[in-house]
Amino acid sequence: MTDPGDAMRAKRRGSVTLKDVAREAGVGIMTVSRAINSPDAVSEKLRTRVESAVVALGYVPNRWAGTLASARSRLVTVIVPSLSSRVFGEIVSAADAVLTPHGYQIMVSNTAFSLDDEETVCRKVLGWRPEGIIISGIDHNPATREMLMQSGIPVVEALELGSDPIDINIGISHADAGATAAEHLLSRGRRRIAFIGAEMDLDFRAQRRRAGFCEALARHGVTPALEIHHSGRVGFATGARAMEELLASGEAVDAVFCVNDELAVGAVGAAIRNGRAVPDDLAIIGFSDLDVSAEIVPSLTTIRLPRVEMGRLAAEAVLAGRRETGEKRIDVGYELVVRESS
Amino acid sequence: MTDPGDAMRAKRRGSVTLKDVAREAGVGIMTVSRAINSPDAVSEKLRTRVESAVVALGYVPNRWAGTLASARSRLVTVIVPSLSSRVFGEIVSAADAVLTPHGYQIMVSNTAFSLDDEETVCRKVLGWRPEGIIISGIDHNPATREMLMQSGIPVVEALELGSDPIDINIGISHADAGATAAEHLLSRGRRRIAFIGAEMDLDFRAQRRRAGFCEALARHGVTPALEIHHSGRVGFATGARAMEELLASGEAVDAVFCVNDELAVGAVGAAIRNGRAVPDDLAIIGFSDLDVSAEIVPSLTTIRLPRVEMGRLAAEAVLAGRRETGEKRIDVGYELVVRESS
DNA sequence: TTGTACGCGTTATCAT
DNA sequence: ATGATAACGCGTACAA
Repeated sequence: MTDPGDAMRAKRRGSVTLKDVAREAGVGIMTVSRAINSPDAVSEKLRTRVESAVVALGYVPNRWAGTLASARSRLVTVIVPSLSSRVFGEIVSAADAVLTPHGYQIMVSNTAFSLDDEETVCRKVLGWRPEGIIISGIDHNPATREMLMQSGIPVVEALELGSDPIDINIGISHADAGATAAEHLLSRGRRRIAFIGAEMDLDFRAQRRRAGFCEALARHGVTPALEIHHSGRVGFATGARAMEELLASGEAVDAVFCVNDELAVGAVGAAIRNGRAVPDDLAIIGFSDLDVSAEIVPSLTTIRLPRVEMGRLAAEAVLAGRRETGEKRIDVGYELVVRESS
Repeated sequence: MTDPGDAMRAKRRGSVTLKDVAREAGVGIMTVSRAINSPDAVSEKLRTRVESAVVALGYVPNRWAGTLASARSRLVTVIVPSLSSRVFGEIVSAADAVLTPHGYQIMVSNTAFSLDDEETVCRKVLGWRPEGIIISGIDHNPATREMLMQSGIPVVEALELGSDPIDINIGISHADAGATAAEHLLSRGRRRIAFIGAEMDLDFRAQRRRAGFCEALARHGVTPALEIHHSGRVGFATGARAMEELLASGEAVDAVFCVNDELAVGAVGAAIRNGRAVPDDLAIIGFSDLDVSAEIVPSLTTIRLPRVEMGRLAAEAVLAGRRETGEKRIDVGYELVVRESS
């Protein structure tokens, strides 16, 4: 009475298939498929019959089968250094807002700021046959670059502009941003300028901000009065600890460039706590412009990285699709946001 | 000479398949499959032959085909209200740290704090046939609940404890947390206590914190001196605006419960800016304990939500797998963290 | 408008 | 240890 196929399927998975819906509705499986994917191509009557069968059985189309058959995954992967950071969260969120309405699903993977992990992650991710890849930064292992180039899908390197993009490149010059920070502090009449960073060996963009900062100082005949490369993980607390270290050093310092806003916000707190007047005794500037940076007291001078715009543009570039299309390099620019801390 | 299948495949996708590798290595496809998935079951010699063919061709296994054939997706989906918030980012990150080593991939979807979007997202997500679902909160549309119950996979409702979990439930009582906030302020001798919230209509957990807060006050014969339900989106800036509104109201207030830390941090900033002494004039308490909360001046008293632990436990519950196993409800507890702002 | 047959790339099963 | 073959559930192409 029951055919063996049914039994086996039931064993493998409780899942309702197209065939089940077709039988329930008394139609062929293609009618069901069409009623779902292109409703207009099906007669009113059958469509409603199918729809009620779908509801009755609680049918949910199997994307694995669908993708395999159609060779369209409707998947875009985003590779970021960290899942918990708000900076990357905002980029992913902005990309998602663009892609979801087009029926795409985003899959996020993280590299923990490691090039080797990035390579591993890339290889795994390509197994999902995404229709586009958004990846952070321009520094990759040769094997990673190779894989990405061979993949044949749109690849967007985001966050930083490089000279030799794999495909599409959207970002800013971090060296310039560092230089802008230096010039701002100099323009405020500061000359005893320090640098605070953390995890500098892993974060290439931070390295370039620092380099640009140092070079700009040098052009004005200034050398960093002190550099704190803290061993802690990037975060507010580490910024505070780094500032404490700086103050304890006894070095005469009248300004600090913190390589990102997490460190800078922590540093402002620690400076205030230790009786320094910010900016009078000590000017502080960060990088990225977190939401919180504008609300602390004193509010933080920083350099705004247009994260939402980058996420949006990256997603649109993926949608625009094939490699030959449109601009290969988009400089989204950054903006010096002068607030109370400098 | 070339069979038509090859041409068609090439047209569909530049992708290298198992068959290509098999031909290159001069073995059957099953040998390749085994060499990759269970290397020990293949002779040393063939394994190396296969491995070099894989590298030569740049073969990456197609997960869609693999999953379809094996009925194992190795996919866990996490459904959160927002992708950009650090709170949810940390939960996802913690879950990912547990699942990745086990070969699972996480797929994140967001509901924008809408129950209807949640239903849509759930339906879509089930099409991926994940092996587990981690979903935020305990409030769902009836249809969503039904879907999730029928799915047959482990479902973890995280963040809040409810009385009637779908499957596994990990979180805390938000009403209790709100009550704890109220009791803390009362214990500090405050009686003119205000409340600040935003997007309260969407965030059920926030609603319950407020309810618990009000009830606890009532038990002590106290009524909220003022409630600001700001119309802006939850964020630091909105907290600042809400505090400005509170101060402008002229209402005599000596303490404020902000329904989350974003609002609270913004509120502290605005209070200071407007010349209020925190906590002397005005005590402030938040909820969740963001990283930044400890570093602002004055540091924020808050209630710590163990996000990392929740993410980890949720992932482990999914791994533990089938529904009958283990505890159904885990109260991870919260912790009052008293700092300078109260 | 609706249905049939085949193929998508892999894994499971069973022979060898 | 290795290989041939049948699913897996759906979409494409074409026939009816």
